[in-house]
Amino acid sequence: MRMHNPPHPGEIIRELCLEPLGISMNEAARALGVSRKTLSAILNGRAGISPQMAVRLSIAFDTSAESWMNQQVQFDLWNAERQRKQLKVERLAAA
Amino acid sequence: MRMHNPPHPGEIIRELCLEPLGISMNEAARALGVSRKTLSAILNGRAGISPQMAVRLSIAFDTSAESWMNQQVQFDLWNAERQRKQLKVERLAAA
DNA sequence: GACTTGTGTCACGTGATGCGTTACATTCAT
DNA sequence: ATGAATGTAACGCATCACGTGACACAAGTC
Repeated sequence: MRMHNPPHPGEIIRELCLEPLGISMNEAARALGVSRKTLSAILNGRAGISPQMAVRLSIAFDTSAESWMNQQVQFDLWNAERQRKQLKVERLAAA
Repeated sequence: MRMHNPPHPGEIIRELCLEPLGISMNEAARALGVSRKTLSAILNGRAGISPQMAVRLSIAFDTSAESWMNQQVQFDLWNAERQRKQLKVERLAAA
């Protein structure tokens, strides 16, 4: 399941929140209460959604903070899973 | 919803994974491939579950990495939500 | 041409976090 | 008393979220 690279949440913000409302990155950054650089890093996938940012997004876009965090988790886990075979972990519970 | 402080995931590891199987922290740390200190910090709530740790847990205990991450998200969000009123965020989408 | 706006990116700093090792303490069982 | 299990502290390293200030490049407007 989930074979494809999930998009980083920044893409979703841009495509589902900013573009439909015709809001510029600068406007959004000001409204969210973060610097333009911080939002730019998120939108371009160079930073993730922190819990605090999830709350900010939930206020600004009247959504749930959980949904933003879940998207970030999907992204993070997809990357972490790729190292699964490199991790030296022993089973403790029988399958 | 979710009025009560959610437990940090370390408690769940201890109560649902280590104690039922009678596994010591040292054994578990060795099996997980991390230092005793790292696992201690998690079990005592002084560190969170990283994506990599979620994958380690999923291997050792034959569970899903997602479930561990979700518990961590619940815990992180509960703390972040408490700052909601301190954040200066403007609405961009009408309610 | 000059001026503004939007965007990407650079450097640098701060504080938090995940992980490691080493070391010291306590508790408990043999 | 010896050793195992655990909690915790110091120190280091790398990464990350966030900030400021600055530079560059588009596109539009006066």
